[in-house]
Amino acid sequence: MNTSSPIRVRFAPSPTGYLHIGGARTALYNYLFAKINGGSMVLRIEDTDRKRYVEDSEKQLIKDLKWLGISWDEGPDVGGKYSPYTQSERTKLHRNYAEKLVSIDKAYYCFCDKERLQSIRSKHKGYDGHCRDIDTNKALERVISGEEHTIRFRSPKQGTTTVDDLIRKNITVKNKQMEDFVLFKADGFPVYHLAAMVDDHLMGITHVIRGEEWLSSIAKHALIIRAFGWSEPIWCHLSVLTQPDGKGKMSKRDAKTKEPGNKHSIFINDLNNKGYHPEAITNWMALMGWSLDDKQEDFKLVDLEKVFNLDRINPSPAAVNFSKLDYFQGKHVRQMSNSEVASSVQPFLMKAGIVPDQEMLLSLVPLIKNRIVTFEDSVEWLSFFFTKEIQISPSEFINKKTTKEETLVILQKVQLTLEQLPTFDHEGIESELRLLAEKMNLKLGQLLNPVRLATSGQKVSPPLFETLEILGENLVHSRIEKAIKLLENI
RNA sequence: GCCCCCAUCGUCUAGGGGACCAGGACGUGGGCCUUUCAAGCCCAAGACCGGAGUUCGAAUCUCCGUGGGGGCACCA
Repeated sequence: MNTSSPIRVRFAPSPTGYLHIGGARTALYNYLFAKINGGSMVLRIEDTDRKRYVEDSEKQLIKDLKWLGISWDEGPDVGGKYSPYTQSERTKLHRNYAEKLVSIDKAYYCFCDKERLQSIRSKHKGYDGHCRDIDTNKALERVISGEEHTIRFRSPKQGTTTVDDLIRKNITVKNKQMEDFVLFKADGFPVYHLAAMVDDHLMGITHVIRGEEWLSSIAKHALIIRAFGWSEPIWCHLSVLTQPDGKGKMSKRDAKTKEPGNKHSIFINDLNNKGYHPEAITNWMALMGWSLDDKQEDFKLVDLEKVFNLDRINPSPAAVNFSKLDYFQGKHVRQMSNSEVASSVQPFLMKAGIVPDQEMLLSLVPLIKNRIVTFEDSVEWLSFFFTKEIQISPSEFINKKTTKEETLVILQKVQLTLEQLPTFDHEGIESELRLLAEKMNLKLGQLLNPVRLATSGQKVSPPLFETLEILGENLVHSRIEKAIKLLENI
């Protein structure tokens, strides 16, 4: 390829489903490579398979990529000088190029129907070459007369084809392995192999960074390019992402097995809906198959744009590790400002039917900031602040360490202490309750646990003194009162 | 079955012939801190797939096994 030309890469998904971490990571690497080299990124939609087309997937795909922070310079939504970027709008071009291959004898028309292909499949490894030697003029006549046909590539029957991959060095395939594969389908659409190569060439793509699933057809692609006499792009095949246990390709089925409470999913949109931050996801994805060194693991997208490098991509498959996503997510939340967290958390509270007061929410954020992983987690930490009635089962107050009577005494004394406070703030609450625990000869925890339960309805809550202050004098009093009555009536 | 790719702690990885009785991160176990839960800090356990070469010397290079993965469509 011509190294003096500006770097151009492309992300070319097919709209057959929603964006998952495999595709997103490929898009990310393309994006980063373009960025660091001052090159251009192209988004091309490869929709030549009409059967698997999913209506809203293109729209969703664009939305998901943008949410992640990945942008492109040319694409169906923004246009560009190599327009159109939707492959189905380029079929005429593809047809012309396929016919050009026929005219130089690198391809031929094939009239075999599905039934015949089906019947030879068991006997032959691939296509048996039935139409390979039909006289060109006769074939053309049949095509003109409207006979249904495909166009097949005339693969060399001997020798080898060697292709250079940036991270895997030379890959050599025996040509006799390659059947005369279809370039152009009978339905009037090109096959990926043809369409992608033609478009890559026409769009001036210099580096093809794509998934390992394409590695096995790389020789076909090289052969097509060489048949046209074009220069090859630099190939870079990324390894597949495997299931968390390392067994088998990560698949959509894994996403379906997710239980209701499971926040993990391979789909970007799900991760968004569950309250993950895009920066945590890009950091996580970048490290699946790439690393800078043995020192730095925390990367914002802008950092990656400065240090990403194709040479440091690891060719071996990577298992998806969701606990590391959670780690990056938690870390990211802690780095955010309180107001940023507040506004990130807000939509999830709203979804749970909570309309928080802004000032109150802002004061709650520091209490949960290092306790939540996803933004959605905030709901279970905070809902008791906003619901009027909390449900408590009296049995929860009694445990091995504390009897019903002891609990009652604690609650009553705490109630009394709080009533006498000059101002209901956490400093005052803390010093008085610490004093009370000392006087009652109790550990702080023993004193506080029943209060926590009575006021939050939960055994686990944000730090209690601050919680009580924000809950407010009235609510605290009434909840403790209610708990006392509950206990008395057992 | 055929073709192709890959191989370091459970997982992601550093490593490019001596700097490696193999370093970091997540996770796990333990401890500290502590009002619960977290966060934070500290400590620990934990890997070069096997066998032949090459070499004074191999996690690193070569070959053969083995294991894992991907692909074999008028899908992408």
